[in-house]
Amino acid sequence: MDQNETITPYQFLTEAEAVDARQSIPAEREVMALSEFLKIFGDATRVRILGALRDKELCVGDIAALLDMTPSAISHQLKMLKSAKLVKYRREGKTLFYALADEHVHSIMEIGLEHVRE
Amino acid sequence: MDQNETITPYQFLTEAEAVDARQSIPAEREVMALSEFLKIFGDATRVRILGALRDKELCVGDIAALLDMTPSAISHQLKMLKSAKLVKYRREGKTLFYALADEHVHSIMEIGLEHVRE
DNA sequence: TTTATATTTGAACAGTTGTTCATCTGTTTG
DNA sequence: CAAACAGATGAACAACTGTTCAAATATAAA
Repeated sequence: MDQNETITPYQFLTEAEAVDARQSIPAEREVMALSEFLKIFGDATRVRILGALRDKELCVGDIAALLDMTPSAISHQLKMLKSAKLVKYRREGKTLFYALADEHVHSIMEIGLEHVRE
Repeated sequence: MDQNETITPYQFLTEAEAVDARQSIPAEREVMALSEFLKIFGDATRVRILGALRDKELCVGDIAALLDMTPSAISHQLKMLKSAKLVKYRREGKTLFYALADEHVHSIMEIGLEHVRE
């Protein structure tokens, strides 16, 4: 039998390297949460909404007018943005004002823009 | 006629504010490129692949073995990762070794993980 | 209370996505 | 050359996504 021959499911990785590679993959719970979170940025309408909210909180109707879409469509998207904690909101009478939730959103948009501009 | 009354499609925004808000939305070309780019991160399999490639280049077969998936499924995903420039590759004989393309990928994964861990 | 306004919600539908399976291309070895 | 292997590709199908439309809430004003 060959000196270094061991049966593994891998073509090039040793078992030790496979252990390392596996450890650099985030835990299953994190993989799911991360992909769900980043998925939110993967839609043109949501990117536009996030862009519009960059400097100023806005109500649903005004976002709809800015993007030339129906309040219903915007509301559906805000629901996703809200549940993924990309935006927060406050009520004033009949009106709900939405704003970016935190700096992570800004950072990801900025890095993403850098990438696509290169 | 009221002093400050002007007909606008907006509920709260003045025309000047609407101009500002519209300017903070990236240009249409960038919105599309950015959402297409970030969409790539929005899938658990692709997040796992990117995780596995964090420290070390890997061939298709070994990625498939690590994730317990078929080489075909991995190849389809690598095609997307490649065309969005998240990974690069080099050939060695029959084997193709894939690696992360640049630091943007790392950054977005890190910021995303920070976000979902909070 | 009735009416109007701002937003949300749920069902429905077309369009998109990820995996499988069979097949094909490219490379090395005999 | 043919056989074997690594990976890519295209069609197909179920599962998912975003928008529309109609209807429901919630708040404010009459």
